[in-house]
Amino acid sequence: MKLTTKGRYAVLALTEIALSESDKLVKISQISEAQNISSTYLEQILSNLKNKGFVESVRGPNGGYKLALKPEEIKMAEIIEAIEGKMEPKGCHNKDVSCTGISGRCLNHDLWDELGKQIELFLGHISLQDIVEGKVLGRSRVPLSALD
Amino acid sequence: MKLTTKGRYAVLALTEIALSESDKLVKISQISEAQNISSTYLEQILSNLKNKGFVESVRGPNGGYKLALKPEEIKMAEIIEAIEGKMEPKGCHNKDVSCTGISGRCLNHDLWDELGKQIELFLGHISLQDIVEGKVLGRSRVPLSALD
DNA sequence: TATTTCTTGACAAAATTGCTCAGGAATAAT
DNA sequence: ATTATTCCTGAGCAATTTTGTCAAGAAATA
Repeated sequence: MKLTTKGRYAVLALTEIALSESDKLVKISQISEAQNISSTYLEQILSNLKNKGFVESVRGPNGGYKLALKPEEIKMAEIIEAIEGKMEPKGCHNKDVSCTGISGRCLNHDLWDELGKQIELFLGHISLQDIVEGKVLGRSRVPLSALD
Repeated sequence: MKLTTKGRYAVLALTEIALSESDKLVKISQISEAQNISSTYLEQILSNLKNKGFVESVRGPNGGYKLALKPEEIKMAEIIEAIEGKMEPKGCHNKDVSCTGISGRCLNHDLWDELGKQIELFLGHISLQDIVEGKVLGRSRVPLSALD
């Protein structure tokens, strides 16, 4: 599993862009100053976000970035995955070899699979619009009970 | 946020111990061979698990480890937290300084807080007993909808 | 033409991970 | 007592990942 500054900066940058008036271009320097993040580092991240289709860019004076999609169409899971890669906690050690201890089969594999799924479900339901409107707190949920 | 091999090995080791007959001691070498994990690395992890009160140990020939608690009393969140520390995705960059971009206040903070809460809720409801019985798959859940 | 802004790729310091290794201490079997 | 077995502890280290910096360039505008 992975969640580094790069992923968080990506969300932060997109939030800044989403908050500006629509179709108004936001410069890297603005985001950099507003959030106190290295502008050269942001360049990499935004370039990546552009290639993945989240933003569009305009060069030259008064250039900058704007969203390529509507804020409600951009889900957190997509951003993180684009920047950090699939967010799946890795399973057991020797999944191909044997995965058999005393246990017979690897019971832990299920745990990390299901955790990965839970994370993706969560982030997949939070949109950039939700972030902008502050509708995030209190949305996490207790898992289903074990079936008997 | 952090979830490394150390945490996964800890769950793996506890699972092996839980699967052995109760009160029968499980040696590091057994776990090491069963799961193909470095035994010296496991020593560190089990020593840590012992200090945190999950297992008891007996030295000398025929020594080994056994659970100090009932499998249903050991939750995944506790194991991971004991080994890796609090599993909270870090918030925004300058939470103490300003945290204010165009946004006025840091809207992203809520996201990582809530994700951390979701992960803890999930892992806090899965017990070692659930793992042993294979009752993990299908328990993840879609988050609550945004309130209007 | 000069300035601004994005674009790209290489590089590097620092931190983290995932171990190994060396030695020691307790226990039990002989 | 001696020896073998097992847990215990801390130091250290190589590889990888993270978190950037830097340099050079391309496009757009004034």
